[in-house]
Amino acid sequence: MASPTASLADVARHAGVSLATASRALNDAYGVSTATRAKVLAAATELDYVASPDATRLASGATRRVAVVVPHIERWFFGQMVGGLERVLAAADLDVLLYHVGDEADRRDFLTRLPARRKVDAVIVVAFPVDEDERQRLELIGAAIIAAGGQSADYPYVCIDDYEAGSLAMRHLVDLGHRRIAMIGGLDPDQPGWPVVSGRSRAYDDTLKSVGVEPDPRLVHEVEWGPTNGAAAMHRILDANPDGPPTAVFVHSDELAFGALQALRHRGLRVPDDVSVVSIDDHPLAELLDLTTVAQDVAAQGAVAGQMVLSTLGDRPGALPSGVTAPVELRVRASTRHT
Amino acid sequence: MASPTASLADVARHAGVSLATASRALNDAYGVSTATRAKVLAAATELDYVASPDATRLASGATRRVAVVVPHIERWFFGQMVGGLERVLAAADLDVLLYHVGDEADRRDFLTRLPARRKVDAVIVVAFPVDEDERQRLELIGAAIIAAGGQSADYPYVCIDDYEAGSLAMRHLVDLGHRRIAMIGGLDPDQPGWPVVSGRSRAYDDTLKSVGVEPDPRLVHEVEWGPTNGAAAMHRILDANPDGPPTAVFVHSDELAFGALQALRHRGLRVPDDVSVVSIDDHPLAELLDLTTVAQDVAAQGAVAGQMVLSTLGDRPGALPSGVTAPVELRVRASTRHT
DNA sequence: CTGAAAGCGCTTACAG
DNA sequence: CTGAAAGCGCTTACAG
Repeated sequence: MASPTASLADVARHAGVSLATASRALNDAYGVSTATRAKVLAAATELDYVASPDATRLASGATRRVAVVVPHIERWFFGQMVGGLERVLAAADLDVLLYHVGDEADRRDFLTRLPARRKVDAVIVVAFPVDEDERQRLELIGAAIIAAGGQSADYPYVCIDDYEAGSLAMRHLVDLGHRRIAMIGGLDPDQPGWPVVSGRSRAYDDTLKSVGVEPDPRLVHEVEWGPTNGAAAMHRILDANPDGPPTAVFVHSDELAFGALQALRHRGLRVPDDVSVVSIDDHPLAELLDLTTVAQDVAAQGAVAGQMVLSTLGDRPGALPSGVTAPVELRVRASTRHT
Repeated sequence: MASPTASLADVARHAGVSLATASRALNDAYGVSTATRAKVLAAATELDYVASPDATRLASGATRRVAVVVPHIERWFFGQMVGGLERVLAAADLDVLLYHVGDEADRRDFLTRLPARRKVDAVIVVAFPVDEDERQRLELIGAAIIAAGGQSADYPYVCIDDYEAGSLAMRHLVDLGHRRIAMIGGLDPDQPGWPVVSGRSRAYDDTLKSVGVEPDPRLVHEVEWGPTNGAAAMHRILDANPDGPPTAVFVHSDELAFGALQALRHRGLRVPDDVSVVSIDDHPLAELLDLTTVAQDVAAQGAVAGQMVLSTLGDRPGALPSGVTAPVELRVRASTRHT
């Protein structure tokens, strides 16, 4: 207990071997006799030896570090993703550096500055775009980049097909006979043009058109993601349609839908009797609120992204796929019914 | 763009100065002429230089790394905490290593093994206990330990007073005239005896006794934390009391309460007309569900824990408090009413 | 203000 | 199987 940090040299001395041998024994490399290895291990244990990761990395060149960059760790989607990611990365003995970046300027700054460069072997960006220029810089610098929960430029990704998810939701409503359908879209002011949104919105438009309905702008409202904003959007839509509410509403995410449900309740409208509600995610509370939704397994996507990192680092046999589309599935509950 | 990783030596050569001077200029230490500094900076920029963090740490001895250890990153409470933490740590230019540890064995393993030792300056444990023995080991090894969201052995902490939170909730019910009050308690099988639970439970007992009511075991049920388990607990309690439901229920957390609300609804009981519900947290959805709750600001607690880390690292003037008790506040909404 | 040199704690060819 | 030595890329007294 004397020395808080015994060094390899201490261990070697204690075991009566050279530095080189001690190092080999500890890393169980080939070419160390069983007896010697045992001696070294015993010395290490007794001295409470722990290798200095910095020295190891400096000497070996390996980094074994990956950056996980998220814009909103406090939101359900991101927590799930990070959880899934961390599990496989930690299992492979990689350190996970968590970076929380806010707005676009923050991200640019982050991607341009030091941290992402020589510090990590890979950076996983969770649900935000990296432009081609930045991607190239990172690549030049030796860091692989992987996108989880949304793709943008040309690098490996894992995410759901938003158009598919939106179509499942919309198709469900249309099949139930709905034609006057509103939409509450999610929107991130910090990432204009993020494809998640447009995929879901296109599905809305296309599905309506497929049944001969022209989308009505008064039935559509977009608000910032986050659990509390759906209510305001719902109110806005209701206010914009004094001639009567839509018979159904397609919401871009469950968290937004929770707010919409509240708004409807407060306006005296019953779900699903007066208006049906369907959204995307299958947040744990969706079940509690009997919300029909298109489910995605975000933690699983995180795990896949983690595997991709292992592939790029060569830790894992198997080619790196250029992209993985995660499955989605309609979960019908009590918030939707036929007209 | 040629060399993906220019070294300090490259920069020095390019600028026509020595290694030492280049280093000083880059770290804007004293004793470098403006002209020299400019030359070095220009060279660094041109070469796209980024210091090797490993080498810097090895040479300087500083680690600037802190481990954040959480048992359930995917839960609301933990996401909030990590978000708050990350923000202040990142601002101080500390790297945040995220470790997700599951059950007790996992944690023991983690705390005993390498990662926590020479790799980090501090470890922040989020809402789980570290025993005195482990704490001493970490201290010996030079890593400070700080508890966020619950204290246990003798190290700095930040958390709410669970007894106070529980008392606010219970007092509210009692003041509304309730006497037949049920309780749904949270429980983590991986951390038996966690004080959060007992503080809230003691408040339940004491408040009841203070109005002359003897706690009735048939009105109490404990379930694992997590959004979906509250419903089962509520059903259990209802089943155990065929003579009629309690007039109110105190739930240990909002997520649990969401389930309880669903169960009550499914049993045809109206909230608050038939039974009042109060819980703890002020989860964003609590507002949407009109749930009366005792609010705590978890992200703020995370920020405080981050400051504590800065204090221990000497980055911040001001003594390290031995503990901070975060405020709680009763938020009355529509899920409670007088009997 | 600037430089030469030692050292941080490991790993890894290169010899034996 | 084992050791001596160079090197990873920085920082920091110590001289000048």
